[in-house]
Amino acid sequence: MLDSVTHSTFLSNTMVCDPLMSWTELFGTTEDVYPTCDHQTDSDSFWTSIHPEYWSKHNVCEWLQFCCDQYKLDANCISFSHFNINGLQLCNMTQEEFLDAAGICGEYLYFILQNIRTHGISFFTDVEETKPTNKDYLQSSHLWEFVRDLLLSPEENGGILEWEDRGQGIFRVVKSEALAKMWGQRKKNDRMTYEKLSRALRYYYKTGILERVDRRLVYKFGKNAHGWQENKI
DNA sequence: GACGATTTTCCTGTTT
DNA sequence: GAAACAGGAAAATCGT
Repeated sequence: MLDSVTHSTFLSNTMVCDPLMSWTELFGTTEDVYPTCDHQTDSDSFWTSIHPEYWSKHNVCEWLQFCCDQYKLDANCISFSHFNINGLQLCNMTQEEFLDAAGICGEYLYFILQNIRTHGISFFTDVEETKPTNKDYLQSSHLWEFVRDLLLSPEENGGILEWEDRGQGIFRVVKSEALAKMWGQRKKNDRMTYEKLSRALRYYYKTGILERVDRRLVYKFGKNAHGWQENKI
């Protein structure tokens, strides 16, 4: 049964739907047909109580809409026709397919989805208080904390960042523009570029948050950065 | 409103 | 030549 939900199923949806169709054009108003929950107030209990694989088509779309609302993402960048699929199909999407479908919001949404899938938590779930959490990832106000928290979620960060030497706090920016886009989404600034982001990172050399590493796209946490050490988080 | 910290924007020059 | 780095300068933003 699971085999029936395949890559081709996902692609077939893209062929029968206009990629630019809006949410309501494609799905109508969910309130009309489907019982709804108050995702704004009961978001966590709903989205984490049911594994994404068991979401209905409308759950998938409600989740997308909810994320757009919650994180102030631009829903116009999402091709909702590509998401006329159920949860199992959603989970079977490759990262590439997901990013194609979700546009510039893709990295961010993929990160959230992987969190729910693998940990059963969403960004709005309180988890262990002693280590940086996905909640912190959303709420940390500083760039270096944003970078740190992305690094602490290696399975979900979409390969944007990776450790070169975890013990030394050395990491590499793998997808520079994707990182900039993600930071831009976070700051609601669609003009963010890696050039600007890297300038902000270089200011951290002065304050000891980062230390210079003479290699391209490689940075190192400095003595004044905290929370990145494996045994101290 | 002033102030400081942080980030953004723009820039020129250098390095890889 | 392109991408990334380095860092000055000024402006913007935000919290206090």
